[in-house]
Amino acid sequence: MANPAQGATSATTADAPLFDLIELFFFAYRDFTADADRQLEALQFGRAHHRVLHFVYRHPGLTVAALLDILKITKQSLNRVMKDLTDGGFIEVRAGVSDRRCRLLHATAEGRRLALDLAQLHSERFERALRPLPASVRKEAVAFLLGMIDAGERPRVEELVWGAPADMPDGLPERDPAPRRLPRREHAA
Amino acid sequence: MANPAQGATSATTADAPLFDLIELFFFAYRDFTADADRQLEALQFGRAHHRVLHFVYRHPGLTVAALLDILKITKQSLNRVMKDLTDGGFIEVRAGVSDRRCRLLHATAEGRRLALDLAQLHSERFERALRPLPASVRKEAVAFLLGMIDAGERPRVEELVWGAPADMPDGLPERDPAPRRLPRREHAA
DNA sequence: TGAGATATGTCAACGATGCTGACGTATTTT
DNA sequence: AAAATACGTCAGCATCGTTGACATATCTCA
Repeated sequence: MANPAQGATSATTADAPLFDLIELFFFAYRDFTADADRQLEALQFGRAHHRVLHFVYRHPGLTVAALLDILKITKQSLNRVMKDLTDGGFIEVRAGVSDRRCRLLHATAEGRRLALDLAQLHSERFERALRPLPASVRKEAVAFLLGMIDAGERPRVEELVWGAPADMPDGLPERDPAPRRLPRREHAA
Repeated sequence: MANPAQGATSATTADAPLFDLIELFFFAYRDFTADADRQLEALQFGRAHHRVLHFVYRHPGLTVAALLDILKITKQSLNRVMKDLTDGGFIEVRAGVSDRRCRLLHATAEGRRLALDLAQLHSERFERALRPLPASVRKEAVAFLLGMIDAGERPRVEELVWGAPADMPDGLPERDPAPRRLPRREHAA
């Protein structure tokens, strides 16, 4: 009886912590992020750069406020990495059309290449994980991960992931996309 | 062609990045860790403290070297948080028996209470995520997460999670062999 | 038109948690 | 006795999060 979780309370296994899931989630996420980290290192970028580039890539024309809301960081934190990304030619900032105060963020061709590269690295890990499992597990993994997200956040995430398709004009004229209806924040947070 | 992953080449969806899994994994892990973060904040502890306490709790008698190997951090990083945990009375350090150079780490009663508390917080999130899904998904989630871990690391993780309670060089069960504190030296901060 | 809200940028400082390098100390092994 | 091992510690650095204060451009509304 080496498990310290037992013995503290009545020894029913009903409330025994799910140590396996807890620990596997930790190790899985660590290895998952390590893939991109290695690639980013060469560019002197960190994980924060990757997150910014990824969501800008996925949602061309994203505003700064919307991006902050996705990442849940402060504008000061964002600006530090955003400067690297714009200086490096990975992200381009355009003035808003209907509201010129807004900066509309776009990944450049180079930015799109990098973002796609990293996304494929991550995808390969998912594919390797899912390959030996029944095909149904892919959908179940999606449902499981979605369930792990705060219930209040779920609708927002669902729209981010499936609702706002990244219709990026890879070779199309670079026009200002119609104003995205991502978070239309009414009151300050 | 709305999907940026499809370039000018074959329009099969075979190599389209798994954006949904990538993003859900990111958001799920963020919310997962936030649970414990809130609780830890009151104690002025961070995520790093939690990780150390957790694995010491799970593997009583763990040595410093073994813990470093689990967490894959340096001893300097570890020591910073370890000091907080020992000073706070959450972790106890005993001298090795067969090899007195080794420090055997143990969670104190208070440390065990905290570790268990946090593990249950995390478990509740897993349970909420799994409750609406078929019971089989729990096993599939384990398989999926295990598959996400570097193949080379997998045996090690499996043993950590399900295997021997601790790889104690001294090979002793977790009896309390009289809290032999180490010969402390010089200054006590 | 002018006041105020809003979107963003920026400077400065701090905190948590990784890292490397160098060195000290206790203990075991050879 | 020398070398290897396990661990601790000091000093400094990097990333990336935070708060607070303030500047600037632009939009909205009375």
